[in-house]
Amino acid sequence: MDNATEPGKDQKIWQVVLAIPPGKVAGYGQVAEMAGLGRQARYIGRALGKLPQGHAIPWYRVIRSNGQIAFPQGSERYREQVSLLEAEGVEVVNGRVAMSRFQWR
DNA sequence: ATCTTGACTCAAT
DNA sequence: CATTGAGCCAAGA
Repeated sequence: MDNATEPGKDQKIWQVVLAIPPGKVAGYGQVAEMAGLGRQARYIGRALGKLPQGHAIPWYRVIRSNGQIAFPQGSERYREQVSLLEAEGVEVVNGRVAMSRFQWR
């Protein structure tokens, strides 16, 4: 068997992210653990950043573990994420999401 | 192979 | 609540 990096890691992440229901959000570290990556929370962001166009991955449902957006407030990415979140019924205040919305189970 | 950087997290101050 | 330092791991130069 190949011991090289498994060519399904990104896919696993996408699956986990896709498993997040609308109106809820999850943290990077959380997604990492659910995907079986352990502490590779940073890998999640990297994988999402590598996503090609036309993807169906709700990357905007993934935020920091403290409920804050991973982008600096006022940035284009930030506003895009907030717009998408609010479109799903998630309340974003001062770059933060209520802990009630955090995690879905 | 080494150094730097990053859509991270946590604890201490 | 802001800052700092350390831990963490993988990709790019």
